[in-house]
Amino acid sequence: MKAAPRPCSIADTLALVGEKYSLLVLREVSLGVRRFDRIARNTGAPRDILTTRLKRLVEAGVLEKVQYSERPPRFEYRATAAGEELQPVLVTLMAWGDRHLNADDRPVVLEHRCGEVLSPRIVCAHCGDEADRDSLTAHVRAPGWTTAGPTTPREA
Amino acid sequence: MKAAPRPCSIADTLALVGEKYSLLVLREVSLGVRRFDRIARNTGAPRDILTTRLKRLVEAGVLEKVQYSERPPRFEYRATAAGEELQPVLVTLMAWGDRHLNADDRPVVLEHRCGEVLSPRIVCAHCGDEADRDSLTAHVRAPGWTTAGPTTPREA
DNA sequence: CGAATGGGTTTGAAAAGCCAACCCATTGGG
DNA sequence: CCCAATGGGTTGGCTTTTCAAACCCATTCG
Repeated sequence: MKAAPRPCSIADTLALVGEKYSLLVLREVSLGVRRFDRIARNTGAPRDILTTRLKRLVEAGVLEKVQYSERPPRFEYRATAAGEELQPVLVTLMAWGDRHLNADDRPVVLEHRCGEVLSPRIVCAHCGDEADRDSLTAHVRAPGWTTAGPTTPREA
Repeated sequence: MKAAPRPCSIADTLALVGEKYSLLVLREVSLGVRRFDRIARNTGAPRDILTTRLKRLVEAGVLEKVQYSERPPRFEYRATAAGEELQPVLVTLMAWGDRHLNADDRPVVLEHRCGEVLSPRIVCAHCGDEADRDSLTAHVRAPGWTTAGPTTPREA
């Protein structure tokens, strides 16, 4: 046995979209930038890397490649429903950076329908109350994996 | 000029915590797993890589290294306030994976104080209404950068 | 005494990243 | 007609990272 790491949806998600540039590609697509050339420049990704990232994101089902011209054949990339559902990840990443890295000069601002600049807050969809550290308890379902404690988690 | 990529808090945040394993380290720390050995096994990170990641996360101010024993000197890693504020990122990543990758068997479940399993929802802190794609408008403050459109964004 | 724990560092090979150059088809301008 | 630009890539060759496994050191446990 090679001592598998903790089974976890965070790890699984990052295995799909956690490589360098992948989330920046998603950002561009969700800003309406859908073409190879422009995505390459806006993200800073080398073109060959971008090719492999796009391929992976399409395979993963978060983007789809759509032909918008025959003769010459040209394609653009669009977020699927699953891809759009990654927006909360982008929003929370941006909020953290705005607060801790660019507090005095936010490069991009999200305006909410209510007219205010968005301060995202995470709430429980059931009760509507805030879901922060203190209001959450993690339950690890996988056998042999606890949250902490001195017990040996897997191997012999 | 080498055509700088779009200035963006998402990119800036990922530059700090976007490398492989970094967010998994944060996950472990926020689950209460604070020691080198156990973090290494639970994340699957090679030990040398873990060393460099931890160093970077400490420099970035999201973790702090705390000595819990002299003779022999032993250390543990704790989340700073800034580090704890990354939890929304972990929560949204996990929610996406739970929904799209592990729908029938979530490895970890977060229970909210209200007693229900957490379905995180992002709302506007001002008005309290949901903040999804359709209720948000991006305003790019940096000059020369639009959200889309055919205009050339930076270079000559 | 010998093994285990804890926190790393070292080594050498494999993989990934990166840049610049190239390719092909079509459109647009002089 | 010819030349450059646009769009969407691929290729070559070098540099950087990653990785697994081994090693190191101090202390404690049996």
